[in-house]
Formats: sequence, C-alpha cells, structure tokens
Amino acid sequence: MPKRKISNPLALAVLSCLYERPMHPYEIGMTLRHRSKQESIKLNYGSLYSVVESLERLGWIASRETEREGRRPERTIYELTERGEVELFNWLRELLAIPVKEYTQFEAGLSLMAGLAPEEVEQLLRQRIELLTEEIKNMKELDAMVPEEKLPRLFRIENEYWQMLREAELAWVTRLADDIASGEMAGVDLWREFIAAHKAQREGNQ
Amino acid sequence: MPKRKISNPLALAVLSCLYERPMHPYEIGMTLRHRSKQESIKLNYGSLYSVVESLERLGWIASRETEREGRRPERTIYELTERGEVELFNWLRELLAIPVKEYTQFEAGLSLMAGLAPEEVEQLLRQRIELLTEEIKNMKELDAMVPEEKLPRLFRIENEYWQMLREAELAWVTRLADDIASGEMAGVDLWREFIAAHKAQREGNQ
DNA sequence: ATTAGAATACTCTATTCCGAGTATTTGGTA
DNA sequence: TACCAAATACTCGGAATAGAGTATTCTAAT
Repeated sequence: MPKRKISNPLALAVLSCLYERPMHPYEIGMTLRHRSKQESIKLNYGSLYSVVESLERLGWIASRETEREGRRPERTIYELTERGEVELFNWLRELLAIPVKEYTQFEAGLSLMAGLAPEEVEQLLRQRIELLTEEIKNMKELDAMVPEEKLPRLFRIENEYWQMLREAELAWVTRLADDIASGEMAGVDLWREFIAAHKAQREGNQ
Repeated sequence: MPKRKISNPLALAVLSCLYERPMHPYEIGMTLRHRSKQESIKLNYGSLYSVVESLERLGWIASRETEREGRRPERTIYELTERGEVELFNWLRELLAIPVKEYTQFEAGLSLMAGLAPEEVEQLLRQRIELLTEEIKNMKELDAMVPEEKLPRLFRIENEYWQMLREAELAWVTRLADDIASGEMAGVDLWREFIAAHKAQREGNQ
C-alpha cells in the first residue's frame, strides 16, 4: 500500500467534520472536543492549522469565505470538495479494514527489559498492574455516568476498544509478572547472573 | 510526569546498545536489525543520526574517537556517559511501569465509523478479521521456526505482547462485526437511516 | 465600574522525523 | 576478469509536530 499523501488522523477528523457542514478551523477543534474525539485522535491547535493547510493544498477542502465578527481575528470557513469526500471515505475504509503495525512505548520497554534485573522488572510490572487497574476502573466509572440512551454504543465504540485493549494488557502483564516471580519463565537465573556480571564488568572499567 | 527531553524510543535503543560497548551509529543500526529490535522500535537512518546528535547535545553519550578504514566514510564512535547510564535505566523503568495513552489508526477509524453505513462497516471489519487472522498465523509460524533454546522467551517478549494484542483485537472485532450484523448492537436502524438521510441531503445540495 | 479569568481564534518557532539520495567497497558469479 | 548487487556509512532537505505565545472579547463576580 502506497503511503498516504497525508497521514495525520486529525486530517480525517477535519474532513469528517466538514462533511457535515462548512466550518472554520477553530470550530472544527471545538466540535471534536465536545464529542470527545480528542481522546482517540490527537488534537492540538498547531497541528490543526497545518493539517487544514495541507488539505487545502491537496484540494480536498476549499476556503469558502472569510468573515469576521467585531474585531476578533478573521476566520476562514472551509468546505469539503468532491475530491475530499471521496478521499474521506476511502481513508476511513482503509483504517477500518487494514491493520497496520504501530509502535508503542511499552513494546519498546519490553524489548529492552533484559537490561534490568528480573526482580526489578517484576516490581515495575506490579506497579504497572496497579496503574492499569485504576485506569480501567476510572474509564468504566466515567462510562457508566452517561446512559446508553444519551450516548449509544456506536458513539463510544472507540472507548470500548480501548478498554478491551487495556484489560487484555492487564491480564497479560499479570501473567508475565507471575511467571518471572515464580520462575515459570525459564532462564531467570541466567538472566540475573548476566545482569550482575555486566554490572561488575562496567564498574571494573571505570 | 514532565515530558521527556527526548522521547523517540530509538534513543533508548541507542543508549542500550552503547551500554554494552562503544559503537558508531551505523553499527548501532545493524545491531538493532540483527536482534530484530526494529520490529518493536522504529528504525530509520535519518532518525538514527538525528537522535544520536540529540543525545550528544544532552551529554548522555559522547564521541570517543573518529576512525576510518580505507577510503570509506569516517565513522564516529560514541560511548555512554555516566549521566546517560542513569537516564537509560530511569527511562526504561518508566516505560515498563507507567502506562501511557497512545493513539492508534484503528481507534481513529472506529471513532469516525458512524459516517459509513452499518453494512459497509461490517464488511470492512470482516476484511480486517481475515487480515488479522493471517497476520497472527504468520507471526506464530515465524516464531515457531526459532526454538526456545536458540532464543529464550526473554528475548521475544515484545513479540508475545504484540501477538496477544492482535489476538485480543481479533476477538473483539469479530464480536463487533457479529453485533452489527445481528442487530445485537442497538440502534443500527437509526444509524442506517441517518446515513441515508445525510447522503440525500448532500446530494440535494449540489 | 472594574477586573480576573475563560473563551475565541489563531500564529510562530524550534525541533523532530522521515524518505530519498550518495559515494564507496566488498563479494560472488559468469 | 569484468561486472553487478549488496553492504557500508552516512547526508540532506522538506514536511510534520508540538507547545507556547498573542491579541481580543466576553462573562460574571466584587
């Protein structure tokens, strides 16, 4: 798959807002905030304006008019072009249908965790378990505060996804911590010795 | 938590290589490739060199010597400073212990999927299911090719994590697709009507 | 009547990031 | 022995990003 012309998901959110009706960038930002989309699509104003500029350059959106109220800064109102509409839906289809590899911080940590002693890794994972547990609890509480009639499942599906991922992670990390502690993970002794030897060697060199 | 001075995980990988012994950047890159770390930490040469520069500016690594073999380009060999060693381990601890929110492409897609008709979403999710199934199968096959004695669990833990996440996603997406198809997800009719109405309105406007 | 603070609506700049490109050398093969 | 692909070791420039900063206006309390 050839790389997208523009890849920041914020641009997709912009297109999707303009599909509803023409807006100026700040209004787009507010709309996304009110719908809590900024929890699944990173929104900051610097990016918003540069993304809008890119979309205009690509001809996916066009500025319809600029207006001003009182002496407030001018606002440029954009609308979706036909081209933009096509791209919006194709992009959305691609995101839903095609899994892509993404790099996470935790994955990076895991891939280098062999540099820390097993006991310490276990303790760090225990801390993660606590934090994850709390985070999940909070998410569920927040979720429960808004009834289904107010906000149907369709509009919190990204939340459901995120919760599910965190729960899966929690279960896995718990197992891993236990396996390290119990020695169920083979080679923990070698690991410990290796760390000790390495540390000694480094200290010797100084 | 105050934002890190340098946040690209590639920098962490660099530090961790230099903890073993002094190297030049290209060698760091090769080391990471040979250990398949580029599957969990995005590696490209542009970033590698700029990250090394940043680390030197921060004083976490220092250039020890520059040498050349034959008429090949010069290579600068870097070593970890004491400060760098401290930062390496603190960073690693943080990554393991503290969960951070990360934005994924799929999440973005989910949060805007209401713009597509339910039938189409279902079909797209089915496609995702197929691709995920295949990806998981491939990962497992690749994994099975190297025996545990050759590469202990400790060194493929990031793989195990990734596989687990994909499997969790697969199960969840399958349920979601089924719920949309069966009408188990409440409000699918409203959703369908809403899309049709919106489309009609847009066409009317043109 | 005044003023603090939130909201409005961006703009600017400093990094960071990434892909493509470059120039040499080595190794294998025809 | 001539040649080509792969490996070596980067460099460069442009695009993307993030966060802080700016200037105005509205609101609500003192």
